[in-house]
Amino acid sequence: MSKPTSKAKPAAVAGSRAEPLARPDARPEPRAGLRRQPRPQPRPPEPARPAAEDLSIAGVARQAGVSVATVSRVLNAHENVRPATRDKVLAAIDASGYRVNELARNLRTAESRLLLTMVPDFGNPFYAEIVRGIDSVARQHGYFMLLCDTGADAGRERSYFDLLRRRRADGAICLDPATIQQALGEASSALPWVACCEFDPSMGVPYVGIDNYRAAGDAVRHLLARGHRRITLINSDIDYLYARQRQQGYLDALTEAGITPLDGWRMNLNSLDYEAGTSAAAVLMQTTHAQNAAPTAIFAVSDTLATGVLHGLRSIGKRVPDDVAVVGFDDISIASQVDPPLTTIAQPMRELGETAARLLLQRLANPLANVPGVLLPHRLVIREST
Amino acid sequence: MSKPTSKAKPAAVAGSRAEPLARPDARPEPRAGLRRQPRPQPRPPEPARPAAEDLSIAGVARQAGVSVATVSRVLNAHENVRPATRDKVLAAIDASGYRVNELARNLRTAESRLLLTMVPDFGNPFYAEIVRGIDSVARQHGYFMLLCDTGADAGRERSYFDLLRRRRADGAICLDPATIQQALGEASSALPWVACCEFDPSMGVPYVGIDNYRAAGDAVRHLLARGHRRITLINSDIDYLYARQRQQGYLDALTEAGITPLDGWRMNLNSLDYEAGTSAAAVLMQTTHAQNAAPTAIFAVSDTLATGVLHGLRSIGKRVPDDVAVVGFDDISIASQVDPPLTTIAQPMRELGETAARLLLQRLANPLANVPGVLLPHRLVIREST
DNA sequence: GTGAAAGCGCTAACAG
DNA sequence: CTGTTAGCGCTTTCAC
Repeated sequence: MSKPTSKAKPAAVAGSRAEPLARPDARPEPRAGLRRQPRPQPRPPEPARPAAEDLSIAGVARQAGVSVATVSRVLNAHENVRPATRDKVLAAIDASGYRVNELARNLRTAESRLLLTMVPDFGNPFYAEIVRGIDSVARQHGYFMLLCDTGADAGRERSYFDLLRRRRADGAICLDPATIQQALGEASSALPWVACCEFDPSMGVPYVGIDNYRAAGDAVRHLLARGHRRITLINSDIDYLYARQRQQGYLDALTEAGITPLDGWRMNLNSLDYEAGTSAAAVLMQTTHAQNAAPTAIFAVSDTLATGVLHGLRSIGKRVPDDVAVVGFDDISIASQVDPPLTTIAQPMRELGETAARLLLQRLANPLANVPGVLLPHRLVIREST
Repeated sequence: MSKPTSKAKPAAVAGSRAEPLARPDARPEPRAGLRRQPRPQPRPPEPARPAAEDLSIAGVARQAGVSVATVSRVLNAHENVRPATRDKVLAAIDASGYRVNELARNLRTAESRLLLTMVPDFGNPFYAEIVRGIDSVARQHGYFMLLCDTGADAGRERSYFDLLRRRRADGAICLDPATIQQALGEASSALPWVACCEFDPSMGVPYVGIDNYRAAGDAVRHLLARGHRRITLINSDIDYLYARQRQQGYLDALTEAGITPLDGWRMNLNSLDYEAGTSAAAVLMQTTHAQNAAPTAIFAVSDTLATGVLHGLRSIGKRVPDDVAVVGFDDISIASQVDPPLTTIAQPMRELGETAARLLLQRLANPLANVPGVLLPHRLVIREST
């Protein structure tokens, strides 16, 4: 390998400045045996039957007794090929087990046919379902998905984003926090990408999401209707647009009901893990609520959190919904399985992903088209936790 | 677009025979504006300052007053470049915002630096965690991950697998059922791929997994030790190697304890979803167990199933562990959150993925090296469901 | 230490 | 309808 010092700069150039993510080792040894000698070989006396493996379009052409152009035409289903010729070519392909080298094809056509998907955490079932939606639409259109877990880290995100500039991906879908996207957006709003779930409408980037403000309001109003007055909010990191919007929806719904939301009713977590919910619940309930009594309802901005809350409540002996009501968000599949089944705001996860992919594809097809922002409907699902 | 009929055959050739997966539309319109005129242009009078965007190595070379070879050397951290020259090049790169075109690089070096990961269902948290392990190792080595959800479908699997032959991926990690792998293995044991979790030791393909037979035995013996005699098994589709191995482990453990396992104690499900577990539990408990009483313990081969079982039991008024004990498998994060927290067999998911990636990388580096099969340790985690 | 030039395998003018 | 040929942008001999 090369000396570490000598590669520091070039690595940065390649897009990973201050980021050991991409190609940390300058160029790991190329696979041997796949390389050919590049020198002035005046075409070696061709063997009667080529190696079958690692065959090129030229080999097929030779075997079929046609030109490479014709083989290419057959490969790409161009019309202007006489059936007889086509069959000859097809036969040669079948016989040789030839497969098109997409590396070459991609260079020639200047597209990778890869869609980059950046998620903050694909361990979270919420994202998993969205990713599925993306994948299905992408595949339907002949694209594959490059999935990257950014851990909601701006550095990693930036580094992955650079894959677009390096032409490794034709477009990107970003599910990372809006704050992170903004840093990116300024530098590269010209690049073909779309935002999913998290977005800044003013950024000029196509996006799809839901109306988080109204959704949170709906959740709170449901609790209000059930007679709750001391409603707490377990929120995620405020970096997320949805966190800010849901917080506002929560606050406004309370205020409109004539309730003055106390600061102590809100918590911000930097994780959506079950455990985070568990400990948050404990904290929330154990806090001596000064002159106020403990909350009678908890609104958590994610079902994973809410599931953790259920667990936490249980372990300190609180019954749901009798002692405390709980509302979640997302309606991931576990929501209906926990005890008690969770009342939650359902997001159309699959559609969110599908729409994001579609917007991106649209943008790729027509880079100049104006970019819609689309909001999909949410839905309050009432189960037994309230 | 071209006529559908004329592309049927070629599409098959490209690797998707009878499979509408890859490139369904023959060749969607290439992105306009990225192509250049290929004709006899005797080099157009070069502009003082190139378009900044869409710049090639030649442009950088010109701006820096060096040859493309030198730029390439700098890009790849080769030693033989005088510092002064290097700086000139770096400056030109910085100024132009140049990014290497990896499409070209990949063709030249004959590698895609992509690792294909095929999972039966990435909505399952178990796979999600493994995928994470793969991703992290891959990235550490300068590879990215192409994630494909096969839905445990042989056709899709085959079609994805063909990406290797088309050079879109350098290697693959397969988590699909062993039966599916076998169909594949015969045709392509020469291709660089490894098996994870599911494998056939006799196939000559590197693999990583756990000792499912012993693990299942451990689970059953734990139940036995708690005094249970009527222990049922909720298993997945028997296509899966692990399903067969765990079943055998279950049967043998019972037999060794002097118990004759009844056929009615076993169920095979074709889904690992929570709901599948829920309904299985109901069926299992409601079945009039002829001369026998209902089971006192349930061993489910996945935590998702077990979680569903808990839910199902609850809904028919059975208490866990008092009426029925439940053991799961995997130890995904939800396992400790449900009520009661699940006793389960922990699999080292992250390590499973990391090891798979490492084996693959190893195989890529040295295609001839002998291929180890590695079994990682499992662990019985006792919680409150037993 | 640097440059010239030959391709990697494919697609798409263009010419017949 | 088919063939010839010029690149896509890069890496890598080989020569200086």
